[in-house]
Amino acid sequence: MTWREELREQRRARILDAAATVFARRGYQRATMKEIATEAGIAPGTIYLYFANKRDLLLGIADQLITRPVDRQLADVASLSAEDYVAAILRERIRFARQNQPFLQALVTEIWTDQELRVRFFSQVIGPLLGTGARYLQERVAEGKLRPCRIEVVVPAVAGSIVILAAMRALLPNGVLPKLSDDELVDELTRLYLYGLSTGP
Amino acid sequence: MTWREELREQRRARILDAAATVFARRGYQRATMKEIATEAGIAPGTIYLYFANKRDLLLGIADQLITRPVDRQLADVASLSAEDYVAAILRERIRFARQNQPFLQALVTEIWTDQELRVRFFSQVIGPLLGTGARYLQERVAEGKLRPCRIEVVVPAVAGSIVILAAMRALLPNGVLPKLSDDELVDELTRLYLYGLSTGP
Amino acid sequence: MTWREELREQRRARILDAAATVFARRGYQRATMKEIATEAGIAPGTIYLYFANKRDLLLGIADQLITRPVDRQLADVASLSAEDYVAAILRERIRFARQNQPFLQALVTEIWTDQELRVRFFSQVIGPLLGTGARYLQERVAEGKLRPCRIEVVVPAVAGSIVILAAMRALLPNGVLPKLSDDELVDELTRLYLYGLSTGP
Amino acid sequence: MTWREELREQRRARILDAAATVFARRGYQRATMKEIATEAGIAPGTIYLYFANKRDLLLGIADQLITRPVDRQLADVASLSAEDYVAAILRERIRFARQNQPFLQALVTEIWTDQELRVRFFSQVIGPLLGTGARYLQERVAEGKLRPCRIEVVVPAVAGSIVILAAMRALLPNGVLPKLSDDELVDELTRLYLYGLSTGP
DNA sequence: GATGAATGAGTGTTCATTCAT
DNA sequence: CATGAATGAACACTCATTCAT
Repeated sequence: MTWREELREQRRARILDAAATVFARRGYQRATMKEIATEAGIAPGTIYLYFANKRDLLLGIADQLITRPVDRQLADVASLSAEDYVAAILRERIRFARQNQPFLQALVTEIWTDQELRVRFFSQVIGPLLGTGARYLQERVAEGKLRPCRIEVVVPAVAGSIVILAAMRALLPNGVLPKLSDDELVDELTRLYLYGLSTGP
Repeated sequence: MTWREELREQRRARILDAAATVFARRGYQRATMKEIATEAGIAPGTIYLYFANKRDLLLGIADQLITRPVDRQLADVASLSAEDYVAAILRERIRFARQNQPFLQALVTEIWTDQELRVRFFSQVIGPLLGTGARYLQERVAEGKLRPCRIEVVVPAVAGSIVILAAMRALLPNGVLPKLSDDELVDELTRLYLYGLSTGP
Repeated sequence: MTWREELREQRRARILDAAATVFARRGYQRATMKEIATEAGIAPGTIYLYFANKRDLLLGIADQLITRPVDRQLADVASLSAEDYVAAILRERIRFARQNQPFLQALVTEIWTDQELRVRFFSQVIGPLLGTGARYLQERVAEGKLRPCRIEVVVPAVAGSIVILAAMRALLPNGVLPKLSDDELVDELTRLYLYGLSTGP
Repeated sequence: MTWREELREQRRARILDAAATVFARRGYQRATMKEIATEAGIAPGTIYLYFANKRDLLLGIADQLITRPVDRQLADVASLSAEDYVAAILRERIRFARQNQPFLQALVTEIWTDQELRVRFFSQVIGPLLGTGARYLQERVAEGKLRPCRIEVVVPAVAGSIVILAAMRALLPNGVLPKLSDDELVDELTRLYLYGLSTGP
């Protein structure tokens, strides 16, 4: 990449960060291009040198979230015990949610009303996430390490748990929720999803 | 309540229904007072005789969602087996989500950015829902019917599963998700949350 | 027409007049909706209750110019002498140009670049004007009162004379052009187009 | 002129040509400096090394149109017959319109609203054109070759014919107007303006 | 001299809200 | 009480112009 292209890419990323921050703060509709520009430290018109329009910013944020590195990382843990394995998945998901929090929150207000954004988000983020989950679950079941189950229910259920727990942490004022370390959270969920709530065998 | 007040209350409810429908369809920001008025079969100006402004409609929708009937219903099932009991909770939550779908979807876009709305929603809807869940879980654990666990993790996790599954059903185009009856869904979740995914005892 | 519709029609006409005035003064592109609103004595937003957008104002002005009454008026003069007849045509054209001067001038800046406006203008204004001219010329030639000629050249030529003379009067600062009454102008043009410039028979 | 100045003059002319082309295509207001720069094969900023601003380009185009060569050419035909003489004038005007079509069309949208441009255009283009026409007409009348007439009416009338015929050719889609060679056009106009439309002597 | 990225003032349009009828 | 025409503040986007490289 030439020096010129690199600078351009940096500027673009900077604008995208600013947009995610403002979208997360105000929601997509209430966010103004002026506020995004201020957040990025540039003039409003400059944004349009990098993005066609406001909505293109939103789609750019969605594109940023492509979940490639997940598969590679999880591949390393294929030989772990069931406990460690489920815990690894959960930990990875929590990390992803935390790292991309402003980007995810920037999208969430428009996901419900914007068809194209929803399709992109599902095909680029949710789909791959559920996909890897489903694939590994299937393999473990085939190996006999986990019991047979309806994957199309279990995988979204597990994912949903994390999403809601992450959302509650992000949205609720501090102190409402009891503080819990990530490890404790992961432990508890691992136990829940491996052994359930029934009283022993 | 006088005859006058009753009529007024009916009109108010009618407007609130219309607002929920339009908010669910377009999202709060894109919804126009004109469209809401048309949906309610009245003139735009009339809305302001019942609500102070657009946002007041949203808060009114949140107030509408108070989760009263839940407790009563669940009280009747206190003597059931663990399976039937968990299934009953899940079934009740699904019913609630389906019945109030436009109201819930109307709120969802603004929950993330509107502090007051969020507080109202959590204190009136989410809080009570989690509260009843927590209370019953606690009682069952005390009775020895379920194992001890971190309630503040388990209850949101279960609730989150349902929310995400409901959201996916509502948002994704038909055919993407395998069709599943409510009973099958409830069965699978009951099994998951009672016995987990591990292979046998 | 009901009282409501009449009021609406009046308002619409008032806005159209204001738009024509401002377009004539500034040209279509430089004219702002705010200035048009001020000229009409209303708020900017009100314009949009009567016209979809700025361009719709321009098309509305073009529609205003439909040249229906011309035929009827000229029909009365079918029995006149050649002199009186040509003079009548010329006088009618000058009257039309003068009466609709702001409307015509409002259109002229955009005619050159706006395909649809051009088509409307030609089919509704220029076409009919040239059409009646051509028809009467043809009849007079058939009657032997005027000599055979290429109508598609002569009619636009005559029309063009009037347009340019009207434009020069409208655009040039007073005093540059020698003052000339309409009658003198019509006399001179009649002589020109009936007998030409050659020195007698 | 030094080598430096010559190069600069060439560059200036190149920009002026590009500007005329783009102004003719889009109209002055819709034309962007970027498009003009692209048309000229340079960067937008470079234009400002040769012209103070966008409007200066327009004035530059008007200045380009000075009608010098006309007089010289017509001087050679002073001894022709009336027919040939009028035909020569007409032919020269048509040639001028055709040769400078983009330049003329570039000016036309702004002539109506820009006082200074209008003055320049009239003093440098229209004025001289009408002036030569008037002078020669006067001389011919003095010689007794043409009849006495109001020159301030006849000359603009003749000029207007050509302008309108040229504009109709330029603006209307092909096929609407019957095709006519320049010679046929000139013949017909010559006949019209020398002998008029009346039947016989 | 030439470049083209950055600027920011300016505009068409929307829509929540008001108020005369 | 109900209406809906009128309002005008707010905002996305454009583009002439500047200036650091």
